[in-house]
Amino acid sequence: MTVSVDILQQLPLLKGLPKLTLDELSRQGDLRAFNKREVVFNKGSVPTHLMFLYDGRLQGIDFTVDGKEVGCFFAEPGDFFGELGVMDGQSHPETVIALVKSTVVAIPRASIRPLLTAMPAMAESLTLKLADKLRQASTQRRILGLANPLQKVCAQLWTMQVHIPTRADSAIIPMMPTHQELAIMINASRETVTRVFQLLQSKAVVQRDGNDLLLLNLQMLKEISEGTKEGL
Amino acid sequence: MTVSVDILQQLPLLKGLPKLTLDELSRQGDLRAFNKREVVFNKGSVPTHLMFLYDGRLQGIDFTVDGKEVGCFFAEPGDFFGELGVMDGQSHPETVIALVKSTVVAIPRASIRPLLTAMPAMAESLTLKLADKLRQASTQRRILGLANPLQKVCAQLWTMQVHIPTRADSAIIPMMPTHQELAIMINASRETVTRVFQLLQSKAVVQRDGNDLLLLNLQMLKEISEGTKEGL
DNA sequence: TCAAAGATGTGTCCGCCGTCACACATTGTT
DNA sequence: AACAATGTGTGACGGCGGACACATCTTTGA
Repeated sequence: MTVSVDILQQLPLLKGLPKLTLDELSRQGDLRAFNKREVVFNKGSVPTHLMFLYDGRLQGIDFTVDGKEVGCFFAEPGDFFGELGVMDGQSHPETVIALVKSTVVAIPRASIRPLLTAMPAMAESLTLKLADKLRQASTQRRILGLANPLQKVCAQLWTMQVHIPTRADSAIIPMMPTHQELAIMINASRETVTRVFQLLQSKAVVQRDGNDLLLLNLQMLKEISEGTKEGL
Repeated sequence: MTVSVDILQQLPLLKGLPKLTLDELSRQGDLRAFNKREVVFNKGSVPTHLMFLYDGRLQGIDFTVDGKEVGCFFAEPGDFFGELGVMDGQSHPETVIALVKSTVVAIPRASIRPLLTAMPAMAESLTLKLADKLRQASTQRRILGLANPLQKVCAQLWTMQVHIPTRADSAIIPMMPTHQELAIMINASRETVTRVFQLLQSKAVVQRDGNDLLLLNLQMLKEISEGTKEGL
């Protein structure tokens, strides 16, 4: 039922808080472990905690009534969610699922609220994060609007890249999601994603490396996602 | 170069501000008129003002590099935009266009920032609005993920309805956007939207009324958007 | 009042991608 | 080692919606 202060300090949103506050949060928060494919949070209910992903990878999914699922976001360590419920007490619009074994830090709404009024810096920080989430939503929407799956996949990969210091024109995507999970994000079928990957691999744009995906040619990846580079 | 205090008081975000502050904002803000199809704000640049729609209707559009446009939101009177730039000084992700003759209240970033720190209530209010925008983004994303255009159109209409006190099962959409504008929002072609409307009118689900659209059968509208009601 | 621009209606055609079906590869589990 | 469970690769087919091409109908503006 407690989280170590050490862990709390690794979360960007809480980083700047004074030691005393962190001690307090450390007692009120808890650490939760989720297995692959386990539901972290269910769409529709009101979050009682602000939740931070500490380790692993999560996916936000919006299920429609007729069973279809639309991907919303991938969460990386340090990202948080449940903030909508904490802010306005309304329900959370999407279900969150663990893509891999993940650990989540949960801090009760009641512990967060007072901080926001007492510490303007934290309120500001939260607002900045919300602005960032709005930008991400905007990006994701643009991807959904792209014409063909090839563009969609490339645009999605582009948003997930992690830079490698050593090489300028390549990057990596750690803990690469499965084709199915990617397909949900870009609103395409699993088979289509597979076919796109076959193409990208044959052109040496990407390359699998165990659980990671190597992006060998960022330049081309970008051009494809933008609709330039028509020659496949 | 000034806006009447009266107008400022009609904007939800500024409603609660003290008279003195409003007087100040009244002097620093300005009122801008836009004609149909005129660009209110260009994607990519950093907004210098927080902008409120006072009258008319705006559409946020995200242009992709290859010329395609994806709709992001419709703005109603009272809505604001440019908040991302005001918050974090980064560029705005979408272009905003006036769908009809519109008037916009623009208040310089420099006048807004101090208010946010000085008046916690306003900061809180802004954060709530951001949370609301995140919800809207989530809704829009779900619409884009729907299977067929019929569902998409119905879901989109559902989000735009304005309730009529007198009748329970009907509603209205004032200043109905054109088929083309709707098509951009749901990522479909203009012709497809036209065909869907023909169908909906023949089933007496909707009906044109000058610039407005009457939603005659909310129940069915909802069922169609959810994928139930398969019998067309 | 008349023309021009804009919005809507409708038919035809073609290509893309979703669906289904199944093979194969890679795990981890007893 | 045998097996399930899960992820990936690939062909065939059919339908839906985008593109194009016009025909109205409506609004706007000189």
